[in-house]
Amino acid sequence: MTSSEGGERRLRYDEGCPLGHALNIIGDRWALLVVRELMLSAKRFQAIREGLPGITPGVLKGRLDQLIDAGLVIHPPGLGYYALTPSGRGLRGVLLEVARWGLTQPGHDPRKFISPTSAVVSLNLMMDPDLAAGSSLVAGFDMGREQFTVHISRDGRPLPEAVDAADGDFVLRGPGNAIVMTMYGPLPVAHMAAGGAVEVAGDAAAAQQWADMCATVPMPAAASPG
Amino acid sequence: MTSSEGGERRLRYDEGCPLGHALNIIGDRWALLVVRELMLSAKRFQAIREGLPGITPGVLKGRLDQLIDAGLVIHPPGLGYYALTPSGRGLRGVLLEVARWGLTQPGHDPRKFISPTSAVVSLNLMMDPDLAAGSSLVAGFDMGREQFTVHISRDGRPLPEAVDAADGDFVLRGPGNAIVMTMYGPLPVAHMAAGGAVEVAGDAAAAQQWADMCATVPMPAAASPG
DNA sequence: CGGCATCCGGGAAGATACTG
DNA sequence: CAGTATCTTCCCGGATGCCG
Repeated sequence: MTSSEGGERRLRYDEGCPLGHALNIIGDRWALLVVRELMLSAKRFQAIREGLPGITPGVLKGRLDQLIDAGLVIHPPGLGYYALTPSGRGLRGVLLEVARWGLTQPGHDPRKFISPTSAVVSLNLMMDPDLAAGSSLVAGFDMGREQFTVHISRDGRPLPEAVDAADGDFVLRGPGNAIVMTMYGPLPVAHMAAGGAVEVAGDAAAAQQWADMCATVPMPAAASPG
Repeated sequence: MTSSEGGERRLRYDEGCPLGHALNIIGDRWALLVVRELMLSAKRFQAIREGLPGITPGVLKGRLDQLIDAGLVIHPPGLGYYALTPSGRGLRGVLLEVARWGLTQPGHDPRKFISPTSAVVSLNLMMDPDLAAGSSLVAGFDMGREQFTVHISRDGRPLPEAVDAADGDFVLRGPGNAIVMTMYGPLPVAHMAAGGAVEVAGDAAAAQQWADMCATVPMPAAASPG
C-alpha cells in the first residue's frame, strides 16, 4: 500500500488490440485530463486539482497512483511534485487528436472553465501553421499561478513553455476563458481588452497579429454584442 | 424511455476545454471500442458483442444509446443494425492515435483475442506508407463471419472494405490473432501457414510481399522458436 | 496549510437468467 | 437475435479527519 498498487487490475479489456491496451491504461475517468494538466510542467497535487474542477482528492490520488504504476507519471519521494515520463509525454498526440475531434462536436461551450494548461495546449489546435510559419513573435500568457511563454517553430507550430513570469512581444493577462475568447473568438483583441476580460501588456498590434494566426471558433451567443 | 435519454447527463467534466467535451461523449467505458467495431461496417447487436469480449448486453445497449444520443451512431428502426454517422467516422483518427500510443506501451499481448475489425484497422498503424506506395496488391482477409478486402491507396495507405467474401491477390483465412501474427510477426508467412495458424489462398508470394510492407512487432516469446 | 487516508452513499458495470 | 430483468460488486463523488 505504499502507493504502487492497482496497475492494470481494473478496467481490463482482455484484448490483444493496441487500442484496448491503451484504454486499459488511460481509459479511466479523469486520466487523460490529469495527463493534460501535467503536459506542460510538473505540478504539485494541489496545482493539478486546480485544473480539474470537480475532482476529489481521493480520486485524484487514485488516478495518479495508477498513472505512476503504468509508468506515465513519476513522483520523486520527498519533493512532492508529479511529472510526466517520456511515455506520458507521448500522449500529446492523443490529447490533441481527441481535442480536435471534440471541437467538431456540438455542445462545446468555451465559456465554461478552461484551465491555463488547457488553454495553452489548445494553441496546437487553433494556430494555423501556414499563417504562423516564419513568424518570430513570442507570446506571453499570464493566468495567475500559471504563466507561459510561447515561441513559434519554423514550421509554424506553437512551442509553449511554463515560466515563472510570462514574457514576450506581448503578454495577455486573465483567466483561461478570457484568453481563449480573445485569441480564438470573433472579436478583435482590442475589443476584448476594452471589455475588461483580459489585460494586454506590450505590443498590442503583435497580440492582434497572433490572434490572426489562429482559427476562429464561433462563440455561443452572448459573447458578441448585437 | 424510447432509447433517447441520458445524453450528457453523466460523466460531465464541467469544462470548456474541447478535450473535456470530447471525453464527455467518448470517455465512457467501452465507448471507443464500440465505435471501433462499427468503423468498417454497420453491424447487428450480436455482431458487435462478438468483437467485445466481456461486455454484457445491458452495458452494450446503454453505450449504444448514449452514442445514438450523441449523434455518433444511428439505429434505423426496424432494420436492426447499428452504423456510424459522419461524426462517428470522424473518430477514426482518434482511434488510430490511441492505438499507436498503445503499441508503444509495455504489456501489449497480441496473443489475446483480437477482433476482426480491430485486426484490419490496425493495418493503418503497421503498414509503412513508403514501402506500400505504388503497390497494386489487393489483400483478402477471411476471419469467418467478418471478411475484408484491402486495397492500397496511391500514397501507401490501406483501404479496407468489409465484404461478404474476401477476395484479392491472396486471401488469409484464420482468426484475428493469427492474421495479425502472420502479418506483423517476425516469422515468414509460409512458416505461419505451415504451423496451421492461418490458411493462405491465392498468391503466397504476394502475401509475403504484403507482410514485408508492414512493420514488425516483437512477439512476447513462445512465438519464435529457440 | 498542503497532502493525503477513511468512511459512506449512489450508481454504473459485471454476471446470470430469462423473454418477445 | 435482440435485448430485458435482477442481483451483486465496485468505482466515483462528497465529507470528514489525520499528520507532517
